[in-house]
Amino acid sequence: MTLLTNAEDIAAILKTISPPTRLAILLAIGEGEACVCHLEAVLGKRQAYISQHLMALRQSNVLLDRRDGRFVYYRIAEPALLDLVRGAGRLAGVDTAAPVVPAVCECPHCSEQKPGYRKCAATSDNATQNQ
Amino acid sequence: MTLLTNAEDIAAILKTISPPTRLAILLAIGEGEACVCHLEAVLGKRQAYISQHLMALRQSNVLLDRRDGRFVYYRIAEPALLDLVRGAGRLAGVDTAAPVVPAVCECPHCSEQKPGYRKCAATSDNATQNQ
DNA sequence: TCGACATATTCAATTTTGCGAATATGACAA
DNA sequence: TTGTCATATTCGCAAAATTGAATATGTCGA
Repeated sequence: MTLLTNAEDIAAILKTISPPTRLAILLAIGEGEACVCHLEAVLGKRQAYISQHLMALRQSNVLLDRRDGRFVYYRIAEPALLDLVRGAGRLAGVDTAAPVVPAVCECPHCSEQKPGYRKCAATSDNATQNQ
Repeated sequence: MTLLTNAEDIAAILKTISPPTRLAILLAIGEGEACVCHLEAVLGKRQAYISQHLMALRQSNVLLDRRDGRFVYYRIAEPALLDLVRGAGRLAGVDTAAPVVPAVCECPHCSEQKPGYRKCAATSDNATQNQ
């Protein structure tokens, strides 16, 4: 209705996606989809921490999730949201191209060609657990 | 460089413009310019409070200011920033058209046709001072 | 059913931020 | 130079957000 009311609605969206970790998640997912272990590997953050942000983004209808066996895949609900983030990226002067990180994680989605199940690289012992 | 570093740069911009009052300021200014007393009248907030946000937006190079006598006029530095806000507005399902509030304030910029100086309506006694 | 693995949730704490009150600065008229 | 008006700045606190640690849930193979 009023200008400030509108501003509050807009603020709600921006606030939801603003935390760096969430922006990184959105950029990592891009127009595709990603499981939690994949994001874990790409971002170098702990699983529980990433999951928290995913939950917040899901509850705000920014992300949609799809379960496949043990894995849960997330994708961006509205393409315009990605445009928004990339637009902000241009303003910030950063490269917002989808990160080229093929098969960091060994979930079936990342390495479909491999037969059988192999545990996700992100949680294997040799993976560096920073933060 | 890294995905998270980029995300932090983007977050800096979004964080700066996210507070509702600042979004309202940006929408109120639009592609034009506005003095503080005008924003005061449109937003219905106290002068000191608005000035704080203006200062933050100026220090982040979101806004540019221009002094004309006692009045200081603000304008959006980068048109893409306004596009960003309006894009977010579309996502939020709100109308982000420039608010139609002609001459709320009686600064010379708002009422150029009027001869002589008249104090800004926003701080006159009959103006409702909420917040 | 048991164990391993992927993911979700809860809890607490540090840090940030929104926002008000009070006050300062700067310009112009008389 | 004194007063008025427009705007800027500083200070402080209550509220909220980010994030870590610990733990729970759910799925699947053996």
